[in-house]
Amino acid sequence: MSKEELQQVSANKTTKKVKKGEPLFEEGDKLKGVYCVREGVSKLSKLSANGKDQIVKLATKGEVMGQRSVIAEESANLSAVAVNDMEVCFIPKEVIINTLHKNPDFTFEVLRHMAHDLREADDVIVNMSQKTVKQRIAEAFLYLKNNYGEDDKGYLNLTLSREDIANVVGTATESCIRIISEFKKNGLLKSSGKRLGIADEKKLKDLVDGF
Amino acid sequence: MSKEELQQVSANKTTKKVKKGEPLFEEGDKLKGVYCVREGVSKLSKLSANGKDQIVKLATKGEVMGQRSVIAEESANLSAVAVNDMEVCFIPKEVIINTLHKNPDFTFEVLRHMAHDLREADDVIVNMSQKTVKQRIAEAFLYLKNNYGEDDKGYLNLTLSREDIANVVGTATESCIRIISEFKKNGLLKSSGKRLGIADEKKLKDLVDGF
DNA sequence: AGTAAAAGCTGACATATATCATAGTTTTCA
DNA sequence: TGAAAACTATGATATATGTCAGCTTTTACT
Repeated sequence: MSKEELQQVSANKTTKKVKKGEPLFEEGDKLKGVYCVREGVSKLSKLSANGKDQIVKLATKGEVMGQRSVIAEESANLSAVAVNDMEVCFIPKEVIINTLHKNPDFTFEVLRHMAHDLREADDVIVNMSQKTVKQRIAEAFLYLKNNYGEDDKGYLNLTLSREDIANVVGTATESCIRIISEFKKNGLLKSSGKRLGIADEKKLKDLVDGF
Repeated sequence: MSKEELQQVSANKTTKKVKKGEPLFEEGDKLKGVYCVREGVSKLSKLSANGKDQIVKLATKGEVMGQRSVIAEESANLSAVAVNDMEVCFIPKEVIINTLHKNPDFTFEVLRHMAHDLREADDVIVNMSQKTVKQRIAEAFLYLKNNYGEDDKGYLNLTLSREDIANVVGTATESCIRIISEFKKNGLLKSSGKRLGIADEKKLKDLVDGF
């Protein structure tokens, strides 16, 4: 983006704090702009007919939420809820649309980014339909480690409730709890208080790959 | 697109015939351009670790394949195989990239289109993880009717093999066959020779919605 | 036309996963 | 601080779906 554009965006953005558990927006809302995560993590989920939430994506620092709806001029397809205390900045849609029309390079970059998201979505579809729950849970933990890291003792920086993990992999909470217990028993995961960590990354990876 | 751009694209496109069952490109290929469907239908699928193909999308007349890979400069994430005899035209990637950089309106349109695809992909993720195989098969038939239509007797214009349907909904071929038989027995579907048709749309819809 | 290959079908059985019930544990907050 | 609420855990049981095996019908090919 050019200097002026950056200035225009900066001038129009407002910062907002969102507490753990609070929604940023809900499925069906007509969004007036996009949200950029400055601090914390948000879950993007959709309620299914059977009453369960399916978490489609986790958004962290630097990631943008709501751009899909703003660009396609559709109402929000997903709900965004804070997983922990967050700080987000809001950018009105007019500013986004305006910039998109004025700056082809910016548009192209957004396009590339979305092309990449689409690839990831396709991969998720394949995982959901072809992998077992056990494999998907193992994969979720590897994802958490790769994207949010672990502390010096090897415990994950981002702690999700069992229910959230279940909603990420699309299974019942009880099944999720059982499998995590089994992983701990078999030395794939370790725990300290409520924190979880990966104890044997290789075994987890092998499990994901079907061994 | 401007007149000159359209002319440039036309001048560079080549037409190709692809027979039923033949591939247009394979997962992992580095695509030299995009394919636009002029006639016939193609399935876009990905091979999973357990050796099964997951069909992620069906592309028909007017739809473009491979643009995601070309735009993100990644190798193809999916394989494209002709479901019936096809005619496609090929447009070299330089032409696409060139046009994207020169024509912001075109880029914006592509972006909107991709935003829409992404929404659909999110919906598929939710369906895959929250609906039963029976519901997904019912949904697949409604999809086929809505997108490809039916003849004057009420039989679907697009006939997919049981295996292909199984690969769309992510289930075993045998399970798919059993459920289709059951649907016929219960008057939800009807058949004539190898053609299938929807006999009771309302019941199918109710089933999808969980009744 | 005749044969091989692919597609469709069905039964028996194994197993992964959901559901329901109950209880212990931790967190929240008035 | 103490009670209520949320979260974690585990057993018993039901059910959906996958797997394997054999068989019939249809399609493709020379």
